[in-house]
Formats: sequence, structure tokens, C-alpha cells
Amino acid sequence: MDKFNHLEIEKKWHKIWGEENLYRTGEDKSKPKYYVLDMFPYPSGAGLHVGHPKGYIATDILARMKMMQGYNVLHPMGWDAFGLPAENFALKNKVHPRVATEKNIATFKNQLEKIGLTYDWEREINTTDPEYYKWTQWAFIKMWEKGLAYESTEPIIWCPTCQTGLAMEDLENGKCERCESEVVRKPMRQWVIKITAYAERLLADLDKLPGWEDSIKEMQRNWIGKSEGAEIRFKIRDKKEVITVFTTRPDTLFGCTYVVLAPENPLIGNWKLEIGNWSEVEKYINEAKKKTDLQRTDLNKDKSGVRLEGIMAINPANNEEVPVFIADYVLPNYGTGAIMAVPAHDERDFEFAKKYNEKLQITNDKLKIKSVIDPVELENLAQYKIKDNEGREKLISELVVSYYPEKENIKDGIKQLLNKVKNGEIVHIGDGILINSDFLNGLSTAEAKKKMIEWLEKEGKGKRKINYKLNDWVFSRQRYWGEPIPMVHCPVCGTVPVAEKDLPVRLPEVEHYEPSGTGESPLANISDWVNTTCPVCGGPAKRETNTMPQWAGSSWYYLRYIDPKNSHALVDKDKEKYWSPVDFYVGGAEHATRHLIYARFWHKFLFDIGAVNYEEPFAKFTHVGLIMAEDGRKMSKRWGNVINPDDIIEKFGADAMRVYEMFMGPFTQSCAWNTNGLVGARKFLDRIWTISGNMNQVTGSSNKEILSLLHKTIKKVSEDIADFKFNTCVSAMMILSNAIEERGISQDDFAKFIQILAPFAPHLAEEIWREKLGNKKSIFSSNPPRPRGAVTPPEEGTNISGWPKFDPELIKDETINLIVQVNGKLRATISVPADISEADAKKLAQENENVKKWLEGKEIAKIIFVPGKLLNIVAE
RNA sequence: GGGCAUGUGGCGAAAUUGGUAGACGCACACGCUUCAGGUGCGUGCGGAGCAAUCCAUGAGAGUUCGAGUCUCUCCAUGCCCACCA
Repeated sequence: MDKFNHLEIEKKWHKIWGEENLYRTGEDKSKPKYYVLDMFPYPSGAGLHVGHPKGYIATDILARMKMMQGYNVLHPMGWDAFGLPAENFALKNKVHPRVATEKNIATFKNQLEKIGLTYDWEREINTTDPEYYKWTQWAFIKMWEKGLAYESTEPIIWCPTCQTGLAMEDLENGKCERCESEVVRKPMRQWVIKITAYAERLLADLDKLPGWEDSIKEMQRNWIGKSEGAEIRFKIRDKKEVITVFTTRPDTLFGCTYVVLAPENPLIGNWKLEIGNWSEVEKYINEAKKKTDLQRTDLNKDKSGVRLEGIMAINPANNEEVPVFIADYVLPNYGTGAIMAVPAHDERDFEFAKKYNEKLQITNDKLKIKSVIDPVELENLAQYKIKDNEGREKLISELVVSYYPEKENIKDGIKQLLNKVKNGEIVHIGDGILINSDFLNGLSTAEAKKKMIEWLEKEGKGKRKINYKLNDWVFSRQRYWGEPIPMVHCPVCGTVPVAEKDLPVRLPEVEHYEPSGTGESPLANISDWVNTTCPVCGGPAKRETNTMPQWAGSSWYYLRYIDPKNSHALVDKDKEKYWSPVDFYVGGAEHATRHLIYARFWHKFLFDIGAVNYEEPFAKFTHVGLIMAEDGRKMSKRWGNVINPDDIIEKFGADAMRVYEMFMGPFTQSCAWNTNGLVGARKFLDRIWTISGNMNQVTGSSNKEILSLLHKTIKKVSEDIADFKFNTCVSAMMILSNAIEERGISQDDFAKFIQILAPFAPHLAEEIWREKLGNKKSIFSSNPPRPRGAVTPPEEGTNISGWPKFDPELIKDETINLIVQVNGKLRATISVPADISEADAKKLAQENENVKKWLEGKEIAKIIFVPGKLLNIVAE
């Protein structure tokens, strides 16, 4: 008996499949399409570890099934190759980032090819290819034209190690995600994209994506962070300026006893001369500037702040004068950078007021804590009845006393608590009934919010306002290895875009690409490149020297695969109409709030300018669960626990690795690698190989049970692949192969089994299909499916494979094991016809000895019959 | 602090969506083969008990003829966000 020689077989079919162009994307528009996409990797120097291919294998299985079902399948791969790591590596090793990147791509590609994936390499893309980034630049110019790309000198997040600005999204625990340095705020000229203009659509359209996982959608909702409230205008005594604050609790305006500005708020500068304690204020502002984000947002630190002496704001609700502060607990980049402080009903304001009052010597200048909400909620809670351990209903306040008898006065305690809340001694952030609030008195929180906003709008003192946590996208990086921003600064015409015909603006070859350290990109030093002519007036002008962030190129790459060679348009709209949207997108959950938001934004923009036909790029998205190392930690060079797929494929074969990674557990769940489990997968394949070697001895037809099991398995595998439940596919096929070993199978039926196995173990299946079963065409060949996506049976005599179809008649069981329970406990299982009637079932069940025993001396109260499943006799 | 997951044998996990809990695989034990450096085959394998049977799906309650599955409370773990007014 020959052995399954994976090395030889894999090599052989890779060659033949290449020669036959098996993976070239079909373009015959009469066939239905299926676009299945992996997140393209950043080709790092470390190469792939066994965790990376998990998602690729899954999409490959889906792609192969769809191929066999007769779809045109687009399953491409490419490289997200711009980015800081390549540049940092290049700096360290004195290699041009392009050279390092090319080398890494070669390694990655080589590793991927060994796994036997259906990528159509004719459509390979690379974000660093000028013919690619031409269109990244083009989209940027379009955004500029629509006012969505703008220059700003607002302070941005700056990484002192990478020497570049970053977006909020590039931070991890307040540190630079690349180098883990603490970042600072630094005012710099930056290009920014007004993604916030799309916040509402990005949020609302999530509801149009039923194919997305809820957890990912929820992460996006939180990231966008919509909150509804009001902007309220506070006049300043004796000044023309107005402080506008944002609040989600306009109902508490009567309780506002001071106003706080972020230290960065530009208004402060206007009052330099009037502020009594300017030197103190200035010092605080400077200290705030120096703080890293991490220091500033540390929740444990005390609330600090300084009063602007001499400046008084006027509470628009009651015209009372209230003091104004600056404090770094107010963030400059959210809302209006100013808040109304309601210490009685906001934890932070309360804490600040308490701190401030403690330090104060002049007692009559203390910040007032004015309660405007009657905490009925708390009162209700104390009076609310719940059941205790014995099932008796009791008041919560009584229960508290009974569970903590040593604290006799808890009931009184609750009362005291209520009084404290009412007196403003402790903070109460919940809802309630308004008090001390003039025209709002007696209203609930919700009613009061509404009424206050109406009043503010009528009086011209404020308005309804929706705010988002989502910030505009800081889009420039002061580094070399990225797409040049295609803009020109002309002393006469201002900042203007490069003419479309002159795109792409190529990244110049340079000797030194070290960051300049001055906050300018290394490109600034290349005078040949920087000095250019103005596309508008033709006069001398300078190029923009900042480059784009890594996220730019990946925001639209899925469109390039559709039309990879197009040089006159971003994508051919007819082709796009056929292929879009991506039917199934698979990738890491870590991209839920960055790449996936950027890409959705970019796509919506392209839709708005008429460049694409659909508003959402990805119909379905599923995240891939990580594969951890055998020690349960993440695979990392640092821990020395990385497993290279090349070694696994060499030893056990690509098919064994594919089957194992799918069998490990639910696809979205993270799971530790276990080489023993891999051996199990390999054994499964060896057994199938052995069965195929015995085929000549197996003649005639399969018996009924095998036939039924085969068709059940076809059904299960077809459905579970579509649901990404690969682990149960594999186990179903193991059950089938165990049964075949025991009972044998006809050659035709065995062929069907090999067809459903093929997406998982393509090399083994192709070898058996062509060499042992004697088919001329590939097991992955197919006819177009029948209308409405119905699966195609293999055609007789044509040698075309296709995806097997299950016979609904064959999967019906003739006899079943009827479960007989007495009082819900299993007492017998009896073999009966599947369509047994209730009366017959009752009769048979009551004849059963064991059932009789359990019914002895009891009255039958009730019998529940579930056809085809179970009978439960309830007896007393 | 907020949001989202998850919790079932020694381990990875199944469970037709409210109907036999532990399929399938790994590990382990015993036996038979094999000149065995991840070999092949067979048997066993949640706990207790000689057995009939009983107990078991993080803990506790509830709904139900029946709960791993639904509801509530709590605990633990993981991920994401976090001074967002």
C-alpha cells in the first residue's frame, strides 16, 4: 500500500493548477459572482506564523466551494506595504524601504503559495506601486475639492520617537502603538480629513449590514460615540465674548454653579489683561501643554484647575453670575472644549468642586453644590419590593437590614443618604424629578431636557446639538515611506492640488530618509523634488512634503482587485457593479475601529462623487479568532514560541494544516495551537487515502445507512461552510469516513465525499479525483449554477466536477429512536417508525418494561408528545 | 467605570436552537500487531456506586412536562473603549 506522500502530491498539483490557470478569475457576466476577501497583510520582516493563514484558509474553503458551485469567484491577495515598520527597519539596517519590502513580499508570497490557496495572482496589488497610489492621491484631491481635506494647526498627537504625528486611533493605552513611547500634544500644521461629516451615516448605515457581527458593529457605534444634548451660550460679564458649552444634561442648567474651559481654549488669551491671576493661569496652561496624554487622562490623578479671577459667566437660565475656571479634565477636542459644571449631578464636577473648596481659605467664595434633582430613583429603590431567599416579598430597605443585622440602622442610613443627596453633600448622577429649577420643577429628567432645549432655542440662548466622539482624521505623517500628499503650496495661489494628469506624485528616490526631527518630513530636504511649479499660475511653488498614513492605501484596495490594471479611472464602474460589494470579508478584530471605519468612510465618499455604485463596501464581515502558541501566549519572536507554517507543511502537509486549523474550534474564537491535534488531522487524511487505495475492491452500491449518512454530511458541510462553522464540517466528515471504513461505499458515492472534502484538503482530493477515480478535469471544475444559486450535481460523463447535491429523500430517517421520559427523566429509547402516531407511541412506551416500572403506583397526569423525537409521561 | 464576548470531562470542543449533555478529535489506560525516531488495529475513558440508579454544563434563583440553551441576580476570564461633559 502506497503512503500519502504530501510533498510530492502538493508540488505536482501546484504545477498543474498553475498551468491550467485554475484560479484565474472568471469574467463571464452570465454567471453569478462571489467576491471573498481577506484583509491584505502588511509584509513584515518576520514572515507568517501558523496563525496568519487561519483566515486565508477559511476564505479559501468558501472560495473553492463557490467555484465548484459554478460562481465566478474573486479571491485576491495583495500587500499593504507602506508603513512605519519598513521604514524603521530600513533606517536601522541601511536598506531602502522598497528593497526590504520587496524581499518581505517574496517571503510572504512563497509561504502563502505552499498552503495551496486559490489566489488569482494576476490581480496582485501593492499599495506602494505608483500606479496604485495614483488613485489614493486622486481620492485625496477629490476630498480636498469637496472641502473634506483641510489643513489645521490644532495640536495633534506627536510621537517623539517615531517623530511623526499620529491619529487618535494609532494609540494603544495612550501610547504610540508602534514604539510604546508616551505621546504628547504638539501644535503642527497637519492635513486632516473631515470624517466627522460622515459620522451620522457611518453610524446609521450599520443597521443596513445584517451580515456583520454584532460585536464589531457595537465597537464601531462606541467609537463613533454619538451623544445627544445641547449647546448652551454663557455670556461673560462686561465682555463681548460668549462661552459655548456642550452638555447632555441641559435639564440640570439651574444647577450649574461654574463654567470650565479646557486650558487650550483660545478664548483665554483674549482676557490676559483682565484676569487678576494671569501668571498663575499661564503657568497652568504651560504645564498642561507639557503633560503627556497618559498623565493627563490618568483617572486616579486629582482634578486640578485654576480660576480665572475677574471673569464671570452668566447662567442663561437664572442670570446668576458664576465663576470660570480652566482645568485639564476638560478635553479640548470634544464638544466645544468648555463645560457647564453641575457639581451636584456630575461626578467629575463634584470632585473638582470639593477639591477646590477644601483648599479655599475665604469661605464665602466656595463653589456651590446645588441639587436640582430630587433623587426619587433612590427612594423608589429603597421602597421597591423583591423576593428574599424564602420567596417572600420585602422592601429592599428591609432586606438590607435583615442581611446585615449588625448594622441596625441601615434603613435610617438610606434615609440619611437621601438627605445628603438632597443637600448636595454627595453626588447623584441618575434621573429624577426636577427641583429648584423654576419652570422645570416637577418634570422628569427626560421631560425637562426637552423643555429646556425648547426654552433655550426660543430665547436664543442655545440649541439642540448632537456630538460624536469620533474625531477628524489626522492624515499626514512626517515620514518618508508613504504616499506623498499631492498638494502644492504656491505663494500666489495658496495651497492647490496637483493636476490630475500629473498624478501620481511619485515618491522620490533619496539617500537619507531619516526623519528631520524638525517636524518636517524627510522629503523636505530634497530640494529638486520640493521645488516645483504651481499647477494654477505656473509660478515657482513648493510641494507638500508630508505623506499619508498607512490606513490610506488600505481604505479602498478591495476596489483595485476588481480592476487592477485600470490607469484612467479608479475602477471601471461596470466591472464594479458586477463585483461589488465584497460578499464576505474576513480579518482581524483589531481593525474593527480603524481600517473598517476608514474604508467605510472612503467608500461612502467615492459613492458620493459617483465613482462607485454601492454605499457600503462589505456585505458581510467576520473576524478571525487568534491562534495562540502552545503555551497559551500570543505567538511572538519575543517569547520564542512562533511556529512557521513552512515547517508544518514540510512535515505534515498543507492539507493536514488546513484541516487542523479549521477543526481547532469555532472560527471566531481564539485557540491555542496543539501539535498533537494536528497529528489527528493528518491521521484522518491518511485514512481517507487508505480507503481510496481500496476502491478497486469496493464495488456495487453503498448500503442504505452509508448513503443516508453521505447525504446528511453533504447537507451539513454545504451549510456549515456558508456559516463559517468549519469545525463541525470536519467532524461530520470524520464521522462519515469512520462509517465508510466500517461498511464500505460505492465508487460514485465515495467521489461525492471527496468533492465535499476538496475545499478543505485540495491536494489530497485532487489526487484521488484525477488519479484514482480517473477524472480528466479538476475536482474544482464546474458548470454554472442553476438560477437562484441552486447547487449543481456533477454532470454524468462530462468529467466536470461541481458540488454534490444532497437528496432530501435519502436524509429522511425511516426509523428513529424515540426518547421516552417519565417526569422529564430518560427511561427508555425505543426504535419506532419516524412517522409514528401519538397513539402508537403512547401504547409502545407504556408497554416498555422500564417505563412500566417507573409508572408503577402512579397516576398519569399528562403526556407530552413531540413527533419524531420524544414522549414525556408526567405522572404523580 | 462603560460596552461586548465567553464560562460544558484531563484538554480542544459538539448539542438539530427548549427535547437522550459530552458527538468528533487529542491525551490517557489496557490488549493485539509492527525491526515502533509522533506506527496500525481493538476496547475503555465526566463523577459516585457491585448494581438498579443518582449527581453533573461558573454560582444561585425563576419560567416550563422538560433548561447547557430562555429570564433575573451574582462570580470569574478575555477583548475593546475610557475625565467624551
